[in-house]
Amino acid sequence: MSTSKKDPSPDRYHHGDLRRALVDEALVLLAESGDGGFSLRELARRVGVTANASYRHFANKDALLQALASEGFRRLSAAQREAEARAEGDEKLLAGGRSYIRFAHANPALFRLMFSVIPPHRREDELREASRAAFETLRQAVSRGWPGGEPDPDSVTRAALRAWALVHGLGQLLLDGQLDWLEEDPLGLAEAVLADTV
Amino acid sequence: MSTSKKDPSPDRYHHGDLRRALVDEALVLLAESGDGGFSLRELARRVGVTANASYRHFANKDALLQALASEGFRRLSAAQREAEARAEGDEKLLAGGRSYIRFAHANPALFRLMFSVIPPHRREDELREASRAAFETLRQAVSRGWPGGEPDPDSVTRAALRAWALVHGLGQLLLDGQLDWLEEDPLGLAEAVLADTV
DNA sequence: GCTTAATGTGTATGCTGTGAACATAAGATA
DNA sequence: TATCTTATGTTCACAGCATACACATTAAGC
Repeated sequence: MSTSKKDPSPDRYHHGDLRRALVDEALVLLAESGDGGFSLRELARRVGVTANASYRHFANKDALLQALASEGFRRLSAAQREAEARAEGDEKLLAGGRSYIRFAHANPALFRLMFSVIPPHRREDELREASRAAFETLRQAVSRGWPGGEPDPDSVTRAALRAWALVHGLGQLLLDGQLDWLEEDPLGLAEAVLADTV
Repeated sequence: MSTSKKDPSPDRYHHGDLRRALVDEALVLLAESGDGGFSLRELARRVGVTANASYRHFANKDALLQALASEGFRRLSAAQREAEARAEGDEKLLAGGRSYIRFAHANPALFRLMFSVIPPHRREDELREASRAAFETLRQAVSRGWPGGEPDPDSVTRAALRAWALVHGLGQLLLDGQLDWLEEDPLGLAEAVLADTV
């Protein structure tokens, strides 16, 4: 029973589910050390495994980062959908935008990894799909809030882009600490600017 | 005459103006290799000097990066002021925003260095002053375009922040390649969204 | 011309990502 | 149950990185 896959004893040669353990711990390490101080060796040390063990599960460091970024996009989309579901009518889009900014604020290194570290042209399938789905979430939110009549797809895309640029800019300024010297509560400031605009 | 400071012969022990040479070449190297592939050793190799020589002019890699970021903020401010000077009346603010986006597009690694690599709380004096001056440039542009009457300083700051978030978001999405799959001309798209909004 | 400070070099350390050969465990087949 | 195969970790090795320390060379001031 103690050899179940869910409960690996600490001193076995085979880990049990190293891939999952690597991803989980990597998210923690990333949050702690920022995307600069993140190293495969430190990750392996924490998981209690040799530096090269991860190469059985990820082709290289970049592949692991792609897995993390994919997970990030899934969580971001989920947070947006939940926020929109909780809000009423006209407030839905604003609530979605707020959740975007809060996600950036709560997961700075992951956010940077998702958008800046791996350029879209180097995204592999899983990440490509996860990021596409995230944009689709945004587009649908904009589409649902469209004032009267059947929206033209191009107009929706353009409006979604505008909304994205605003929340992305606020999120980026926030996590880069660019709002810290302006007010006591940078997150509140970012949300206030968002509310002003929408 | 050939020993003038402006014209160092190639085989001297003392370089002449290594600090300047390092900064100049670093901007080139940064543009070529992105802020990931940037190394002090490669820089030293290019300048034709030992890896450690740069430590006589910069305490460490970070100090060199701060000098680069400072230069970036000065260039960004200058570009904005020139763009605004060339435009007429109501077009001034839009022109300034456009120049911001173009700067990001033309100098992706430098832009990232300026805003994301060195968080504000770790900025040293030169960089702190350069970035402060850059925001002031933006604030003044917004203030000048204020519709009628004496503007309230807080309102100006808030509006400047909104404008900043928009152009910063567009610039960031642009240089991260997030707009590449939407249209043929990402820069044009970013500028169009900006023009729609302002 | 000698002293002193500024500036570049040489050598070394410990970190990183990653390739290649090997060891061990788990599962299938017989 | 005994053997073969495949998946998964380990060991050893290497090159590149930032950077500390001791040293060499040059320029500047007296």
